[in-house]
Amino acid sequence: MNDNGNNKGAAAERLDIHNSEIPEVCAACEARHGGICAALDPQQLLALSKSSSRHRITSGSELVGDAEAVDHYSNVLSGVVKLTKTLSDGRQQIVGLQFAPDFVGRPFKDESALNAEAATDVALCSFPKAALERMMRETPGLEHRLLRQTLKELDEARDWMVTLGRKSAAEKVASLLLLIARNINPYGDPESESAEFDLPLTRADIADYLGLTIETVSRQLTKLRTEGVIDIRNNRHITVPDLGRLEVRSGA
Amino acid sequence: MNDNGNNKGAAAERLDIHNSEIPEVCAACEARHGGICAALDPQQLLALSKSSSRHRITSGSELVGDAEAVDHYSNVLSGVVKLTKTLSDGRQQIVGLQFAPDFVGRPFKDESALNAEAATDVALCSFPKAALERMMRETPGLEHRLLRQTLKELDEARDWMVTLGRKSAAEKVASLLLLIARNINPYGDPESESAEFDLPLTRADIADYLGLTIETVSRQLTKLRTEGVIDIRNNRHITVPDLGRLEVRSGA
DNA sequence: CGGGCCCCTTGACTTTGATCAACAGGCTTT
DNA sequence: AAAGCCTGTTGATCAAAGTCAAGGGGCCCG
Repeated sequence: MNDNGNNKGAAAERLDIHNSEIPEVCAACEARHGGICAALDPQQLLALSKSSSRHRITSGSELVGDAEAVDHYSNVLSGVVKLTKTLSDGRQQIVGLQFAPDFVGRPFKDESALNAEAATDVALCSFPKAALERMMRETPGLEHRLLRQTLKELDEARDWMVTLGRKSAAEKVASLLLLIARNINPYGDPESESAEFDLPLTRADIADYLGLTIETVSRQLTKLRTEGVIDIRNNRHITVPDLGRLEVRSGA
Repeated sequence: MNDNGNNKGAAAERLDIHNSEIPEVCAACEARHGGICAALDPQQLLALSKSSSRHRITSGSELVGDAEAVDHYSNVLSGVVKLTKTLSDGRQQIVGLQFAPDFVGRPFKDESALNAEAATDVALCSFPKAALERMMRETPGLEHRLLRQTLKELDEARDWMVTLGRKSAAEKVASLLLLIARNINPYGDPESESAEFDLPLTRADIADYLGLTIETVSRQLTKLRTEGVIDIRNNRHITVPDLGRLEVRSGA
């Protein structure tokens, strides 16, 4: 996360926070300064906001189907989106989780190579593929933003490859809890010793993200609970009194 | 690989193949039209080539160390570079293979989060980080190229996550052979039914890429050989008479 | 209220791949 | 040529995770 070269730009971009030309929908937007929108000037933001639409999607519904034509991109405003791939015989793997204010969509490709599905209830800000791509041609800064987000996702994917390829089931489960603790509350204190959150994933989702079965996930969660590393309430609500202890379990 | 929006640009870029202003070293370069160089005009190519240097690196030597300051980027001209990550207790995972004319380096970060090592003897064209980043600010097309390459790598990483998380040892080995068959000979006929190549990886490397042990890799290769799906000579030279049959074994 | 779903947990048993160990072939070094 | 090393193969055994099966608790809906 030591992503340099960003600081100079960030200061300049943030100046326009008081600029009255900013579209009303964007002014209050959580993703305004985090997603790709931060690269746009007020005028462009206005243009994009005109063709954008906000909507809420309920848990389990599909944003983009595999091998489906993609005609729009979205920013995640709240909730969690899971990106999945499925083998022909039905085996499934989650290949990424998108938290606010991440971007969902694969530029320069007409059809998706994966499935994007709401893991929780999700709020989105969507805009047509064509509008964004036109703006990308006009605004190098936008492509720059997208490159940074893509590089970040690539770093995350590669980190996860280590988890999938080389960690034990116990370490995988601990790694996932740590990942969620660090991402689910975007404005939480990253230095905090403890964490508390609702799991955005079912046991089946967790299994699909970790390359395990639901039974193994369940057993490992139970083990972490009985050993006092985490507390679980109502199957979904997790308390981590000591993130350091969880990190040790994650095998990092 | 249905990567649209590229065709129009590619035709224009290729016009300058007869342009005499192209630096001599670039004119004969294999990566000239495949790597990021394709986005540069002759003048920029000349500027970059002045600070670039070509060298050969022997198998096993390190290009970039983990947590090491990165001061240059490279294009792979020939050979295979493996990108690895290592857990604190020594467990290792290969998170990517770079074939010619891929790019090695992580823009916008001062230090590498992974280790880049020559899997075979490798020829590189390297240039200072600063030179490329300056050029990126001046040339949006360069950032565009880099975005495409990064998106491609992200797609590949996610495909591999499915292999690591959900495939059996037998399917993993078949998947790797298929991957190499498709990448090692960049100008080979992608539609060909058969393939023949030297494995660029040792059994230990293969194990690290697949999240297996060398014994399991060896057993699965033996099984593929006894079943006639592949032929192996001198441990390294592989013949695949029917790629379709191998693909079936890969679980795709 | 009762029935039927989900979602999750737990237990008993099986399978896959890891571990431990021995050895063969090719190379270099002496 | 012998010794040593590296890479890879093969066999025997073991452990981790998968599979199969049963059941509990919450929730919706008739």
